[in-house]
Amino acid sequence: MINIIFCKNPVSLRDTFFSGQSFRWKKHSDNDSVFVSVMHDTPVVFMQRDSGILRIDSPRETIDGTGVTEWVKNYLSLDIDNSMLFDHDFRNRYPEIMQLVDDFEGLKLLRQDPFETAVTFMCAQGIGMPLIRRQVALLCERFGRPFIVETEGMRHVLYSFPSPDRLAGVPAEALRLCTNNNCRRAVNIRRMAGAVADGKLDFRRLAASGMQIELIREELCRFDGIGPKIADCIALFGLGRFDAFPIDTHVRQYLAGWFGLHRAEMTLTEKNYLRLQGEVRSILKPELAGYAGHLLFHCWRRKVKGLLTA
DNA sequence: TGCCAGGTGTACT
DNA sequence: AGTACACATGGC
Repeated sequence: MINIIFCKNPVSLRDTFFSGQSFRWKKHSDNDSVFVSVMHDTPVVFMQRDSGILRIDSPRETIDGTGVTEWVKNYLSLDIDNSMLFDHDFRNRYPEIMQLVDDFEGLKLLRQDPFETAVTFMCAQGIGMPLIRRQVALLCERFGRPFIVETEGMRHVLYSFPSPDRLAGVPAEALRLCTNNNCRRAVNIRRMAGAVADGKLDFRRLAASGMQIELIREELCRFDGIGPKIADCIALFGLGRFDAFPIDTHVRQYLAGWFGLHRAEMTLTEKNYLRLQGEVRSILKPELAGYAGHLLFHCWRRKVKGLLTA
């Protein structure tokens, strides 16, 4: 089953997946334009003909109950045009930043699965991207379902992301082998997964339109291992809340370095974190602050820090 | 060697 | 309300 999508605006799979969105896609051989994964128990191959044409190869006609084409459009947030992220004011005030950001016209922020997003960012506390990527890969290999993905004469063995009830049933001692040997993290993930499996944590309800971002954060932060930053990451990447603005160590750096926000250099207590978000809302469009922030995040890492490891 | 990496919870003043 | 520290390990 092959679908061709003509994109109105440029899309760069390489930049998008490099930026850590998602941790679940693998490069096909050394080809930068072909990526493979298993999404919602469906093997999927992305091929990029050019920045405006995507070919999607999937053995099934639907992913997650929706048509493949519709799913991809939503997943890649093709409804968001990167040129609308920064207003006239911002462009005038920070022309040198815009010059850097314009190179990432095709970088997309993915609308990912909320449970997968939650687990992934619970694995992302104070450690580097390679270690996060390894944890996610181990979780999938040990507790996901295997799939063979064949494309262009190559075979990949890929794994689905484990379901909530599967992870909830894994003893913490076994789970910690996948969570960087961190026992507390394993326990926290297990508990959160159990709540999702029991319906006590309902991501669909949190994703409903009209939910206040403060309420989403409050519900997520009830779980050990989820603080304001991770809650905002779940909202941004997993619930499609592009107004959510997670502040991590990289974001702090560019808020200080590019925008001169002194508060970004202070210790981030919860109060300080919220205040800093308030200051950001006066610089970036509030309804797309998180999306714009993701571009700045990627840009800062790539162009200023020179980081090449995703 | 020492510091930094997509933080959070707890135990102190 | 603010600060210090443990958690764990790899990369540079």
